[in-house]
Amino acid sequence: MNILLIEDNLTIIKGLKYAFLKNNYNLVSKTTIQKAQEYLNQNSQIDLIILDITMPDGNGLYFYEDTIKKMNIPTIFLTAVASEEVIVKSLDLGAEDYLTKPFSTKELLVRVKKVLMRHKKTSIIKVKDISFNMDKMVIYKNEKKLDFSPLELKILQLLFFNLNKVVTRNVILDKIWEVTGNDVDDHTITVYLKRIREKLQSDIITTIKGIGYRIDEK
Amino acid sequence: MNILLIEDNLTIIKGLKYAFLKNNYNLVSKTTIQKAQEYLNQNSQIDLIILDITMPDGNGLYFYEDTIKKMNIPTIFLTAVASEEVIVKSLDLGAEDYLTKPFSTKELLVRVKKVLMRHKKTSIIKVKDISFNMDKMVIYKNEKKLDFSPLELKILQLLFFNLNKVVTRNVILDKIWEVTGNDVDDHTITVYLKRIREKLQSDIITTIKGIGYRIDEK
DNA sequence: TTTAAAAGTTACAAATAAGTTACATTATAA
DNA sequence: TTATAATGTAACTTATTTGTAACTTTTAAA
Repeated sequence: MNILLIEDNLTIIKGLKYAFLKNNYNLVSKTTIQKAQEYLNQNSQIDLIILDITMPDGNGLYFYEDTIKKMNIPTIFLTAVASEEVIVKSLDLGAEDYLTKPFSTKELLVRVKKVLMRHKKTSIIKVKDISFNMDKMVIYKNEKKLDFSPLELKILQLLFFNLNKVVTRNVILDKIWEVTGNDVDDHTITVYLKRIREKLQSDIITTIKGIGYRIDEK
Repeated sequence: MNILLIEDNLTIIKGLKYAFLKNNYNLVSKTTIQKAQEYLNQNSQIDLIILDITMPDGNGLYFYEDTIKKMNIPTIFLTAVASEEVIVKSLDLGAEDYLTKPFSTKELLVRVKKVLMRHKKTSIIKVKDISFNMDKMVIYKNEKKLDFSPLELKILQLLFFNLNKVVTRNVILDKIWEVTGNDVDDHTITVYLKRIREKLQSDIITTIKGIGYRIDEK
């Protein structure tokens, strides 16, 4: 389980690193919102965020609202801000839990465990700056929605479902055009890939000549 | 929504009764574990319990473990007991949340709402200016009731139950027209969506071309 | 290095899905 | 009964999507 701790207090970071390590969590900490933002852009598999509100370069609540919420990552607020208004607002916005400092590490751990249990399945696949929300059937580039045509989306879905695996041109022909009933030229795939890549503006799709295409994690 | 408050402090009872009533919850309070036990035996439809630990005739935590947990009713502990050990134990046992006294009523309310939502027991879903009361099966636009035909309502219900998720045209066909027994043209869905949108006068329904429709929160 | 095949581009006409409107049929209520 | 609403279909409109052809570039093997 990968947990991202966004927090600037070094004592807390040190304590939590130790406690989470002992509980077999992989805890990564970032001391500014900007660093957290960069980390989120590069890493797809983050299962939970522990977030402080008072950060040196901004307000964690706004960061949650603008970025984290859209990425759909469960978040526990851990902060000295104890105002009823902020607590209610955070929880209402979508925070999974809200703990005020000073806090008990054991309590945080058990609350983390509960949140992770509630969210055991994730429907979002992230590769580089592109994320694919399977529930919504929407693809985002840095939180910005991209538009695809039905068949483009189906091809992308196929590639995302087979992450790190080659999807052969034949499989694409079968799975996509078997449904439409159309008997389609092999070149059509090439054209679709061109269109998809153009819209993605991101080279996440690798061509394997003579075989097919593949999307790699990281 | 039926909530059972197990608590002996009359000031708290009075305050919560008022606050919960204002939020359209039906709050029943019992001042002893024995009375709570009797009430639970007689009433089936209890959606959530708010539980104090220090009760005149026993320990709420034991009561939770022995009775409530077995009945599978979501429970929020609300108690003066602030020991780390008890908090962790309660949450570990299965408590949905744990608040220590003194507490903020608004925070309790928002946590109650979250618990009910997790357990799909929330009866009112609000999206933009449209709210859907599942108990009453009524849809409001800014407190004003909108009228829908039976099938229109079923489609809307399907979309609201799958908030943030695409409902495919096939699923709509299956779930709506499988029941009526009618074998219906795919275009019929389109027409229904047009009618629903016209009545809503609010663009909460997103079309995902080639796939289906979706309602997003916020 | 040459070459042939595969994949990438570009542009365009045909096809289609969804939106829209109107209407006929079937229930339901007064 | 009549009147009212609900349902399903058909015909039409629209913008988008789709598939192909012709051409260019890249790749890998000879």
